[in-house]
Amino acid sequence: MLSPAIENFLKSVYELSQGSEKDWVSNAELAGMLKHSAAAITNMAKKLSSGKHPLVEHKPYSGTRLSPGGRRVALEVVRHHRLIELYLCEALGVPWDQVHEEAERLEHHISEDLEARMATALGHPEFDPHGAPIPTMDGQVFRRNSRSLDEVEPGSTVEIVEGSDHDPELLRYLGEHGLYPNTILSVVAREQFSNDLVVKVDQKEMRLGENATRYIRVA
Amino acid sequence: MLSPAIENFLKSVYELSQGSEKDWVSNAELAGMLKHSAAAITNMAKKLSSGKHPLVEHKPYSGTRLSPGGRRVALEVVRHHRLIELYLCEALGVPWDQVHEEAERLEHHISEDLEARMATALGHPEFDPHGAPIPTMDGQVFRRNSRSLDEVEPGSTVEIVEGSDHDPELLRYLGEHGLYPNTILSVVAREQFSNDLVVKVDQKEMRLGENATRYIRVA
DNA sequence: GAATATTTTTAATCTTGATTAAATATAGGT
DNA sequence: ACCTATATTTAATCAAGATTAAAAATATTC
Repeated sequence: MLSPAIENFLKSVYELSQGSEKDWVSNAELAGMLKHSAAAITNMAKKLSSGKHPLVEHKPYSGTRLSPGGRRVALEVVRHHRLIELYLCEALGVPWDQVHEEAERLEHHISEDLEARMATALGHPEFDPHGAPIPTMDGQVFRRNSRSLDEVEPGSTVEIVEGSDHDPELLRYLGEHGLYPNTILSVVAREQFSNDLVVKVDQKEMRLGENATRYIRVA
Repeated sequence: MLSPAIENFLKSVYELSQGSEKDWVSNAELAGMLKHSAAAITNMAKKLSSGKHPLVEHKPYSGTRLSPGGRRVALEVVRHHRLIELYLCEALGVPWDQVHEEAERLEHHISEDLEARMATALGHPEFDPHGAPIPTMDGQVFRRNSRSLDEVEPGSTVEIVEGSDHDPELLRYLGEHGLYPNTILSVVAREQFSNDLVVKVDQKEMRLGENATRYIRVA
């Protein structure tokens, strides 16, 4: 069994490489995401890139990327995380701004059997409560193409695909305004100097700051 | 937050002191239950008995017992464990011989909020799938008085109160024979030399070895 | 392209929670 | 009461996963 420290490392490499469409991830990015020192990242990268079945490749001073085996592990952890998030929402009514933190711990401790039972109970869902795709057991990820809401030109009508799950504050705000995945939204105008967006959801107009629009992905 | 190592230590002190009706627990008993060396037990006992709010008392060469604070923590962990066991059985259909192992890991990682939601979903249950009482949030434990099935005299009719959850093998065996908590059972005879018991459950007679009867508690 | 700034790695160290082996205390039997 | 067996503690050590500070490599800027 791999330790939580290792699973988190691999998950971070995966998530950061997703964000930027490049598979090499810098030391600094990993240190930032994992909230560890840069030295800790180097240590872990060296450790995981050596041995019989390396989980990552590590080019010194250049970066880290997942090996096929490391990707498998990362997707398993992400699958756990997102299934747990959805399960907590659906089955136990945990507010969607709290499920991330809970899943962050539990993802390392559920068995494959329990994972399978949750997936069955939920009807083998494809997306978590924030709209992120749940990887399948054989490692497929159905990613919908989307762009950030802050780059949408006024006049367009779009559908919310996904909201970042890392900031509970933001999630509470989105929830209060009905900004869930699959919600239809039209961009009315962009404010002159602030980058704020005026949007219309379900007949109601509201103004969203850049801190919100940057973390909402739409299609 | 207390580490899993500490939580497990306190839980073991609690469980061993329950078993023997004495609150002092020996080093060897703890080493056996936690599957650690005796030295590891001494270290942990010393660590937890020092500091501002000690969780245990430790009398060198004599034993360890819980402080009121340590008892609170132990009961919290036991509550988590038993609620999780029941939740997995009831809500997700995990076989009762597998829930212990799963709960053993998850008990250290659920929030108080999630604990409360599980308790609500289950209707604030009093007993886990093996018949063990689930401590209340304020630390009360409803213990039913019971004795081991292997000390019951032939001719008696008794009710199963609890089965040990530590051996999946035994639990599977009990499940196959319908020997669940609350089941009524009559002891027909005791075999001459083996200590095996002939019992009748739901019209069917069966013979139970000492390895089973010793771990079944009845009233 | 040299000087400086930034990033990464190395080296030494820390903490937690374990181990084994040796020393010491307690308990039992005659 | 003494000798022995058993249990416990001490001491030294280990491994994992972190840290800080210094050294080294890479990037940036003029």
